[in-house]
Amino acid sequence: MAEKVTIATVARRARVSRQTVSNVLNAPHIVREETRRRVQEAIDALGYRANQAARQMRTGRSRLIAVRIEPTRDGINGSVLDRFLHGLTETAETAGYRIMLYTATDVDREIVAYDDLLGAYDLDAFVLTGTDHGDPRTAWLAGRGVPFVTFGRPWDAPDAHPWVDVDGAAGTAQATAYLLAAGHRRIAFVGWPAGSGVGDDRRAGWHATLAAAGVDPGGLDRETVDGIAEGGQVARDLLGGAAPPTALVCASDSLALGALQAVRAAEPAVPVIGFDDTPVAAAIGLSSVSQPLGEAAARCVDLLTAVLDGPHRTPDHVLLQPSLVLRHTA
Amino acid sequence: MAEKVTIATVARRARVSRQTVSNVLNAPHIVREETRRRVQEAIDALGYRANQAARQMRTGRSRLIAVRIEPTRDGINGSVLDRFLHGLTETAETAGYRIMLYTATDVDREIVAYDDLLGAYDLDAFVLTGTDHGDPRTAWLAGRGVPFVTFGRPWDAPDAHPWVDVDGAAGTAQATAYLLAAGHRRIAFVGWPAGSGVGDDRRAGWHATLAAAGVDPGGLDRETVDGIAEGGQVARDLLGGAAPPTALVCASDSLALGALQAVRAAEPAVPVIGFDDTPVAAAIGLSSVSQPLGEAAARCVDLLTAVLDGPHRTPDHVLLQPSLVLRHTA
DNA sequence: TCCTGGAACTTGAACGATCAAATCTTGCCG
DNA sequence: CGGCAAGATTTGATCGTTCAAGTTCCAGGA
Repeated sequence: MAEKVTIATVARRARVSRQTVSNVLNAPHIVREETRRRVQEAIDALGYRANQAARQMRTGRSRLIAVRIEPTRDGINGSVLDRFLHGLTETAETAGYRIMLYTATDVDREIVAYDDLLGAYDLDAFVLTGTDHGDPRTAWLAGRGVPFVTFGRPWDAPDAHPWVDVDGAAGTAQATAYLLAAGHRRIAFVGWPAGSGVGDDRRAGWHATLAAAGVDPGGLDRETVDGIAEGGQVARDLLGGAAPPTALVCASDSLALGALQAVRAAEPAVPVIGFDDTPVAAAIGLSSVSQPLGEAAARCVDLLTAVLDGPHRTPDHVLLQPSLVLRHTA
Repeated sequence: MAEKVTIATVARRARVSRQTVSNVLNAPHIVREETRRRVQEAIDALGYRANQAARQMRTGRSRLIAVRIEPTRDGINGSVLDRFLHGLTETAETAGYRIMLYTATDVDREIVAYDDLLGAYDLDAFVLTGTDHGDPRTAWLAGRGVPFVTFGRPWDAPDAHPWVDVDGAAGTAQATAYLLAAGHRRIAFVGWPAGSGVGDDRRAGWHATLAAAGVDPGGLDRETVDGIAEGGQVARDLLGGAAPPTALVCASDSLALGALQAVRAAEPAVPVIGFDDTPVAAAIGLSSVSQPLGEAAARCVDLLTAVLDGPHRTPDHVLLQPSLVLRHTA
């Protein structure tokens, strides 16, 4: 078993003091070039790696970022988190941070979890996903001065804290515009009940695009909770109405999948476009609006490191554009 | 901002020494009951939480478990990791451990990552997923004496290290038995090329069940790399053959999905059963063999804590039974 | 009475890094 | 050639915990 190699081991070998080795690592510019090289050689030769625990004890910084991993709800939309997490881990690594996971079943327990994590591990920051109106978590974190970024806009106050989000309205707008260009005029929207930030945003893109084209969306806007069965129900209802739509834009792949089953028999074909570009969409050939999750994750890390490594900045934010992935269904 | 509350703060308040507080936390049995209660009250009142970094520096143990998060390959099978990760995080939390993520693009880089993680964070253990024949990672870890569990059997040496796995053969056996009971005799297997442990195992369950029922599997065993298109190709080939199968058992949901599209027009209907019970299967009503991922994750943590907290044990292992989830396609 | 032994608790040292302040070098100017 | 500031390096203290080696107290036996 190899001896434990500490900063003192390196110092002895390079014939300098501990502090100089520390400086080579943390403030290379104050070390003379020749010394720096000598120390670096010793570090490489010994395979030295700074012990995070010791560093953390002195600096109070852990280089750890916490992310909540949610139970796979629907199954379909769960995979979004999966890709986001991978992106986060990858970008964080290159920035010298690591991702730690935690779970929480509800918001209150999540705040308890923050307390635990901060107390025990001195976490540097949190990444929150899926924020909604009046989220108590952001208030708690902000109140404690804990750095965090949300993936998802703070729907109440745009500048409350750093965030990264994907422009959902632009996504549904793209989908709607595509259908308009294909000659459709009666384009329905199968969305979630009004009140959720994300859902309202996606609806707005559809609505605004129709309005801009001078098309009347009257009677083609539907609300239902997320789910395959629900999507099918709403689609059947629309198609059986007095003036049925000739195309459908949906707020999620779950809804789109249900809708797809409902329109299958329709003639001429009724195009359906989903949202999130989940594996299910890819598998069955459903056209869908794709979120740049890897990019979003990278931006989250960027914003955090800016706050952590740099001086205090004003809250910054990033709004990314989604892209329409066309497959068989549109 | 609240003052930092350390073990010394608690000690002062409870009028005992630091060490006694430490003992209350780590070895309660050597502390007098009345003292223990007094200290516990101080801990609760102050909201004290042991600083992991300091503890780790002294004990060399971090209470951190590392798991690799893979890039979402196929998209379909990726969601398996998602559910497994959630289970791991949850069980680990209750056992007082946390999950840390890392990425690696190939095996060599993964071993470099081990080195980094062990050097910098003193990781207590690793959970590896998807091991295969002659996996160099397990050899490296075992050689260093680093505790680890694999989710997936070591196909070469059954007792090389602790592992948890799901009995794939039992899964395909269940699927095959179900189809036999439904009256089918020509049941084909759409599997992966021979050589992979997991793939061979799943094939074996199908083969053994047919053999036990005195049914000849001749000409109904197919091999192809994983993928939707590949599954469709193989299914079309089978159905167009001289003595076409009346039912299909597949090694994955990806293959099953492709097969499903190929058999759609067939009359009478050809049942298709997939493997992994991914969200895609649930979404489109594909019958599939479901792995108890939460249970598997919990067992992984169990095995690790047994190694970490207890004395050295002989490598232990757990083989879990999957279950057949019947939907529309069978 | 004195000693022994064990239970209950306390004290100093150490883990490995960084901070802050002290010390040694060097170069430059008057 | 002295003085002095800036640059380079070293030294001692410290973060919060646990280990190892004390100390105190008290019961029980000879």
